[in-house]
Amino acid sequence: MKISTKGRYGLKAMIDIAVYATENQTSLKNIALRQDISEAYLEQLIASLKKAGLVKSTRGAKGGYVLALPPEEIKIGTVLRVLEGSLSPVDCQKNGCHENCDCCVSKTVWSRLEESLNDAADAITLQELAQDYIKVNNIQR
Amino acid sequence: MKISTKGRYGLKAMIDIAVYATENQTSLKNIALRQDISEAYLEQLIASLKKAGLVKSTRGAKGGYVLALPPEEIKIGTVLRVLEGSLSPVDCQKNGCHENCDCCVSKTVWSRLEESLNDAADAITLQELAQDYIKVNNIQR
DNA sequence: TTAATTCCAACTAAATTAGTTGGAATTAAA
DNA sequence: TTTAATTCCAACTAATTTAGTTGGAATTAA
Repeated sequence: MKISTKGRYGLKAMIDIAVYATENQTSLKNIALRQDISEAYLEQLIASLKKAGLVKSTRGAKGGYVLALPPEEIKIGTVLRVLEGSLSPVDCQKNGCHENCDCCVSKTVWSRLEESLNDAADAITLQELAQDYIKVNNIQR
Repeated sequence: MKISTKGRYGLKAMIDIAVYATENQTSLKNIALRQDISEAYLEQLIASLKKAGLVKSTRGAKGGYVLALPPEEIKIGTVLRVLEGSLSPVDCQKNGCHENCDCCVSKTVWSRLEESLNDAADAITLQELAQDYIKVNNIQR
């Protein structure tokens, strides 16, 4: 029941973009350096975030990434669902799913857990985390 | 962010024991058969449940398992924490943990997620799931 | 034209999860 | 007192997923 590096690194990257790409876009390279993440790996994660419409890119020299929305409109739940696939604690889309499959009697458990995770994550915005980051790391703007 | 087979199978086994080990204990073999789980694998999971004091065993012929507590006193959160290690979405016990590690600025996210998971899972008892199981599977007693 | 960048697909390595094997110890019942 | 059914234990292997790498094409500012 762990968030993988996709979720962890991807969220860090979103915070980084929120903090550093205010005037200008910021490059993958710089995000990776500041956040201490493998550049090539992070590239994959940012690709998902882009596909999901959370960040925008410009290509070529001086290119980079910016948030596609104001940070107060980006819920952490949205970010994590994009990166992790979903926050559902089980996959049960079998069409032959009957009453004794893993998910069925315990379905009430999994759906309540998922709902509570979604609610908790959707109650936090990127704005809040970016502000914490600025404070904690004493960033001048 | 998935519950593994440990959590899924282990919870099924707990429900099975709650349902079938009322008068007599029920054997690993029968639990595994009814729940369609590898017997040898389930053995490992039940060992954790036993170690955690959730089930009791008797050895030898006609031996088997029973719940160590009444099912209304067993929270699903307890069962899942035993089987999955914890419901925390991250491991961050590094002692050199500083402000830019994966967990720190996002710490508020992970701790809120963990809390909401624990609360949701602790609000459900084994009793409830066992009753659902009996109903859904039309079990005569 | 060059250097810096995003974008893309396929590959490899590492770690975790899932499951197996073999056998010792215990106990009820024939 | 033997046998069969069972729990208990430790180590091994297989499968899957996660994490990360590689190589290069396309784009663009300077």
